[in-house]
Amino acid sequence: MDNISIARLLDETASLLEIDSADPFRIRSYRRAAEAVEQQTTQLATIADDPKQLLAIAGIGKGMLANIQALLTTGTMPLREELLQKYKPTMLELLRLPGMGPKTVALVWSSCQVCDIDGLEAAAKAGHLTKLPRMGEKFVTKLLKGIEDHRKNSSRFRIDKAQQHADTISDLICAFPGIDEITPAGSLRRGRETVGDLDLLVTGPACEPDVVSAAVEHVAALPLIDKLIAKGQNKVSFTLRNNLQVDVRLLPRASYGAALQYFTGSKMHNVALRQRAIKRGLTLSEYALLRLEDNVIVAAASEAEIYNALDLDYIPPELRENGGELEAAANHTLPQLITRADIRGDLHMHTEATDGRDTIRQMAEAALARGLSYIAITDHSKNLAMTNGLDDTRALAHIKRIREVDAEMEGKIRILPGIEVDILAEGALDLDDSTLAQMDIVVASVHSHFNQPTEEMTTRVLRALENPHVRILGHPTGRKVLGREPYAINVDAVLKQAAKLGVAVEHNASPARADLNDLHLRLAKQHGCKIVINTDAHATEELDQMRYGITQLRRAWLTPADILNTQPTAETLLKQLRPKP
DNA sequence: GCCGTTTTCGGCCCGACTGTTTTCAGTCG
Repeated sequence: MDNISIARLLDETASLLEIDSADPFRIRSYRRAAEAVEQQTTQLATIADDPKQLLAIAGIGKGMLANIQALLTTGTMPLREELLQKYKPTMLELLRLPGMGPKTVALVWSSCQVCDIDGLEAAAKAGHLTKLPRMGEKFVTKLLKGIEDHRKNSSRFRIDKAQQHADTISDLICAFPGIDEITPAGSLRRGRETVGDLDLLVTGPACEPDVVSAAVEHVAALPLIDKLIAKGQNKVSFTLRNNLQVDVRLLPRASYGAALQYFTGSKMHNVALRQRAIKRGLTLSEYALLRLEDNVIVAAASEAEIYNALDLDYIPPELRENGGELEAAANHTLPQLITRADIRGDLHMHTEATDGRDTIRQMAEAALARGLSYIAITDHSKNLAMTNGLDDTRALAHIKRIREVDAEMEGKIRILPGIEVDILAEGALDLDDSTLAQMDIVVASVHSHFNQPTEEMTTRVLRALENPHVRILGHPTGRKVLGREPYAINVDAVLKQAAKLGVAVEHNASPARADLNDLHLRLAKQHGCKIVINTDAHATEELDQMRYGITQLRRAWLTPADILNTQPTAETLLKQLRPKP
């Protein structure tokens, strides 16, 4: 059983305990343990017989240790089984409906024997629910609509799509006079790969309490609103046509920092932060950090003030997951996280020669405009026929052209000749070694034949790494992001082998093609892998997707020193890569 | 169920909103 499954079972147990009206603090312990397990880079299954290592994880104590060991050996645990005697697993689905919390789920179960969505819908339509306490017409109407929405669309949105919506809406809100600043908070600000909804925090003179109502009206009347959900004193909630929910909050400047801190989360980070505040005789809310004894404001206008008042260094949003960042901030040992400006080159991109849209020259100029010092052109090889992949003859002609354009750029930016070769069965590559020998950058990637067994795929990649011309492993995990089917591969083995052979592993910055997540990246660092970050751009504007990849590196606590293409020049970079044979 | 710079026992985060209420429980972020 892997960590994700353990975490899911612990979290489900927490939900079942809630339905069972158990001690809220016990419930929290299960949730906290689930989050902690999810954040581990080492698989718990591999350290199950060493209790010390498990107990060292914050949030895992004696009881949780026993639970985890039971899960690993039997696939379940006594408490979970006990609860499932009383309740049904489908009741967990009910908790996802708006307005349905643990108490209500327990109520409909005990009074109507309803345990799933279909049953709940039927009971609501038959009028059984209005007989229950605290349930009236309004509740039932909202519930039926909630069920409809849930069936239609219960998915999350990829970060780049959410960012685009955030940008569009921000521009529209900014048109109102007296708005200075709009910041997306929540998981978008923390850089999660997907977001459930959009939180936009707005401030400026127009947001002061005495005048804010006009700005609220402006927001509530935005043309792109599909359904207006709520309009309060300083908050507007609505959905877009694609069902993305947007919460806009208009806040006075004086408490903007507290609000930003609060609405950025994560929830667990905030809980831990408030516990810290209490220990210092303070209390933290979305309005301010206050002294408990006399309610005097200690900090509110900026996040930095708040963290500093709690004896912490400023914590970047990407680290706010309650994964050790508070301890590091207290000890002044937070890493100097990598920024976009640290990236000097991009070693994976395509041109019109295969499935890209723009020319070598256009890609180079676009990269130059974005401040890069070097790039590699790595078009596809022949096995990817659908991309018009290059055979040996065309590949050699292409790098000749790349060298010409490199000369035309007169040293303003270096363009390295490269190729993205396809890994075939048995780990063979689809171009001759003599061709690869001409390339500075050889990215070897698994593209097709995704449905092979894990062992076969892993063997393939491990063999391909042995080809001495391969300098970068592309798509190292083939991971699933919102719907794209992954290919199964033993990531741990592949990363270890890449580290041993000195092959760099690629973090694909594009959210659509992201292969490594923050946990994979931490694992790669642990194994001593060389790591590069590339956009895999198929058009000039896709070079901007570097920002999303950087966010993932930051979430993994990585610094410029952990990434190869922070090297200042193409020459120093090439020295860091596996030496050419 | 976890945890310890007041504690191995007694704590454990905060406020708004909603629908249904004559004072609040439950949900949500």
